[in-house]
Amino acid sequence: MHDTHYCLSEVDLFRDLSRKEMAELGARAPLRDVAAGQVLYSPQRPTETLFIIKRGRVRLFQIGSTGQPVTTALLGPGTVFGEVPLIGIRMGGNWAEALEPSQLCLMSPHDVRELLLADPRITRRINEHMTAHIAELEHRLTDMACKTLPERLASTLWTLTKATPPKEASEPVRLTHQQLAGLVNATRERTTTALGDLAENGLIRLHRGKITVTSRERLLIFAEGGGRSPTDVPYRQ
Amino acid sequence: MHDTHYCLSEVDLFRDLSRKEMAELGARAPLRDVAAGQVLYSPQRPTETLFIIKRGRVRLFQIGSTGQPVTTALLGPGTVFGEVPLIGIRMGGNWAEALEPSQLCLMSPHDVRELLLADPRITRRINEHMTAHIAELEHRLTDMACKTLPERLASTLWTLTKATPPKEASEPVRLTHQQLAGLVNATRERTTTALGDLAENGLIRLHRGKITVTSRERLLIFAEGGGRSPTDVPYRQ
DNA sequence: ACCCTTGTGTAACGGTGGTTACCGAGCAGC
DNA sequence: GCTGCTCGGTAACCACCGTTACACAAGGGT
Repeated sequence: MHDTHYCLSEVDLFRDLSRKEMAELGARAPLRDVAAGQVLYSPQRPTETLFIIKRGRVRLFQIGSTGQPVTTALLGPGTVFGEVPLIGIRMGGNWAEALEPSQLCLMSPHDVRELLLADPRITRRINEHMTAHIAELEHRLTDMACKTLPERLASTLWTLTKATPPKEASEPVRLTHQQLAGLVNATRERTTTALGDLAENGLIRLHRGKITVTSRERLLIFAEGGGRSPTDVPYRQ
Repeated sequence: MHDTHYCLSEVDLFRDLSRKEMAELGARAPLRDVAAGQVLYSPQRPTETLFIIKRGRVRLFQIGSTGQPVTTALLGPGTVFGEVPLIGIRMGGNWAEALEPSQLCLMSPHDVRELLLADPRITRRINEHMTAHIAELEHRLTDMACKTLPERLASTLWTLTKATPPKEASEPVRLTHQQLAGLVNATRERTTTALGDLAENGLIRLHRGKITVTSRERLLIFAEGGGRSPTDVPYRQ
């Protein structure tokens, strides 16, 4: 049952469509496999394509003025991204890179225009999509501004395990320290030591190339400032 | 000519409306003056209101898990914000605070539903609005991640003077170091010394309670990493 | 079994920025 | 004028994190 139809049916954006409409859409959208680390979109060679993630994880990032990449979003199955200004979905200078071997649906701007633009059900979903994106960005921003690296790491690991509900409880996260460092905007070295700390406290276990989360709850508690001086400053007095 | 009608006509969101439609809208939206520092919205006591900035500047911020406020957006005249889930405009846990004495239009959720929701011209503008917001957040994020404090300061001062085109070239920025520190997520002390550096280089001039920008171009150059070691790392090699 | 690449662990050094603690300078009200 | 407040300036101290530089371990390919 791994056809494009199935791909689309998992996507929030198309939730309101009937089976027939979805099939029509699916017929036009080729499925593509990509390897881990592959760059899917770059501002250097912008393509007006809508990407729909069927399997795997994609990282959006920007290149700061110093040349340093900064992660702006972490996308999982069922989400869409791409440069299609017509429907308000924009990359805005971001790069896109597959974190794992992934599978995506591609949709041409012509089909987008034809099939999506006029449909109010879709535009409504696009709105929700953007709202969620804004919330995530704000979360990332506050994390960057006032969490320590171990806390950001815990937070990221938590979200990385969150959106994999299907099989057993906790599939290990298949990322190298280098890649994780990119996600939390830190160096590989500090990431390694911070992961070591988390492992010492029994929150995770480390293997080569993958990380097993042993306690998601404690991870979350730690991410929210679980071990800290009780300096609660409510805001202005 | 300072009636509500004029207020609405400056707002991007309503750009497509006819004069008559705008008048109808204006009749329902009371105008309100607020003092500098006043909190307009807090997640503690959420109100379903749409705010439209006529004059002044508003800062959106969140309270991190440490109790520390983090600026997520800086809004000027003509922009809208508020908690109106129906049209996809959400505060998402943000607080809103007036930076200067400001003037805003308020609109009730009922009127929003009645007058805005069904209009495709408006929903399209809302989309654009959100897209711009996302772009700004990503910009803030990369700034936070890979710019030094003086650079962030220069960047912020630049945007603060950008959107005041009307009168003479450069109206001074009327903010205390404390407030600026909030905008760039730093302490008052470091902000003071960083401002001192900028002043020494002749980019700005300092007075009590206000800052005059003498060279916007040099400010921008500095903000983009104007003085730095030429370590251009293009990304991966 | 060998090498060689890739991923991981660790430590010293320096820079940036938060913390704390004062002090002086402008300004308002009396 | 004096008093008291807010705003601005400065410095010592320390935590966090990036940089550099190695050492080693785990696999993969031959």
